[in-house]
Amino acid sequence: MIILDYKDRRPIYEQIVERFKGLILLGVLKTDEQLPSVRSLAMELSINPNTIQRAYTELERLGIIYGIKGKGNFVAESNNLVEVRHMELKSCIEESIKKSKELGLSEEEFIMQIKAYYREEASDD
Amino acid sequence: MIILDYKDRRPIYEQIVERFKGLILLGVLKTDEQLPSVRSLAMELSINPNTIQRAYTELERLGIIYGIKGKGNFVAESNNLVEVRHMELKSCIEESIKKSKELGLSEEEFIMQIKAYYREEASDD
Amino acid sequence: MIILDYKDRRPIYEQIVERFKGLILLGVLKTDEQLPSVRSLAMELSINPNTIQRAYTELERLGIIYGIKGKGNFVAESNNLVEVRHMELKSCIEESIKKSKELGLSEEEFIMQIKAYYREEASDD
Amino acid sequence: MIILDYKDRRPIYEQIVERFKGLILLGVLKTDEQLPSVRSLAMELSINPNTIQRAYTELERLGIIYGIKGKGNFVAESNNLVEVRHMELKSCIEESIKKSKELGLSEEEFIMQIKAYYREEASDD
DNA sequence: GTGGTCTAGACCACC
DNA sequence: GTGGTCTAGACCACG
Repeated sequence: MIILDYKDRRPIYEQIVERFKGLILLGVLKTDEQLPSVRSLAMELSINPNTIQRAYTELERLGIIYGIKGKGNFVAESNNLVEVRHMELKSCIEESIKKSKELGLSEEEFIMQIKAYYREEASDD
Repeated sequence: MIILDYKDRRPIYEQIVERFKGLILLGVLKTDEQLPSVRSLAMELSINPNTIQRAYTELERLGIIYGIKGKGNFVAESNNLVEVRHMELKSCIEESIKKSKELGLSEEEFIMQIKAYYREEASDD
Repeated sequence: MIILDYKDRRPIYEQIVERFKGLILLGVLKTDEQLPSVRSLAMELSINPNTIQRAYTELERLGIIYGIKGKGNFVAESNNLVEVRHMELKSCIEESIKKSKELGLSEEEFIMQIKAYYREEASDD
Repeated sequence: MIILDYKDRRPIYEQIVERFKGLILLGVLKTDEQLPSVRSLAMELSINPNTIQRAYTELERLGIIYGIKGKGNFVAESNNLVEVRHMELKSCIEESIKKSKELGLSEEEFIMQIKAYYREEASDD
């Protein structure tokens, strides 16, 4: 369910947060569904429970999951997540636009390029 | 010429590297033009000369500038900066596409959104 | 494991980089093996941790090792070190040839000399 | 007569020293022949006279040239230079041998490679 | 005055 | 405990 990349420059806990965000958005994990316990997931990934705890704390801070003492962690109503993701998408697009402008690309050329990458990904599937 | 954002998560030296990349790409700094000296820029930004030094070392490693001991640092000629930037743009766009897919956006919807952000930026100018 | 030569004109961090290159090439340090921590090696050599850090950063940039925050630095797998080393050897030989020509040595005389140095080193073992 | 490479990492004065060593060894400059004056060479190369002076001082220290106050600098008996060059050649070869050993090359393979580079240079002429 | 290197010591993020 | 970044201040090589 979760795959870690130790050579990735991002910290482990962030990779986990990111992975859960994806799973919830894609509907693999649904509202009020229980997440793996901190200890079991730590065992499964052979990492320190503190790292899992930190990821869950972060997800809770974002309002994406909620924890009940003595029971576990559960997926929250997904409204927050969609909003968060939209903000991320926006800044991601804005950075792309900035870079394309530096390279002297017009809006049309930029969109052409995006369409090209779309087709490229489609052929990978 | 250089503006630092202390709230930014990225290290200062990386912000400086990024800023100079942009200035050179935009043609503000031209081939063989001299960059500010390590010390003077450090004074101007009120940061430690070592931090500037590190940024310059990184830019030299990338082949974007060259330094001459006792003289200063200068913009290198026809570097591979454009190519590097295109790769950066590609991965930036791919991340945007990935996020848009997670949000269930179709290609058309995604491109609509990009056009919207383009107009938004235009109105900021 | 590491020996520093303070009389050497090359900076300390470069000597360390060079030493690790050799150790990895010779198979003393194997893929995924952990390098000494920045602090411990700094203590052992009685130099500043920053100097070790710089050497490790350089090795990581070359793709020879990889670092994980909070865990340590490790030897990367099947890196391009051999190729890099071959290029270094080539330029080193070319410089030797150039110098031998300036001294008026023929190819045969040059090779004779190399064989002599080989025997000399053999007798040192 | 002298060509400077500002992008070369070696300091200017060292490039000049190296160039004169070569010219003398090749017989272009003969024993007791006068070198260009500090000021005229500095003018010709558009660099600081101090830099020329430093190069000449270094050459004098090596016993390769000698200076007479009020008259100029002259090429010394070339014995010293040949010896110096032989030492340089030796350390250059030794470094090559060290690197070839790290790469696991036998003496025969190493010499084969040198012959190959010799032929390569011959074809460049 | 220029860049290059190093030390000492600190703080942060991460595990 | 680990590595990553930054500051302050120093010394050297170069022009």
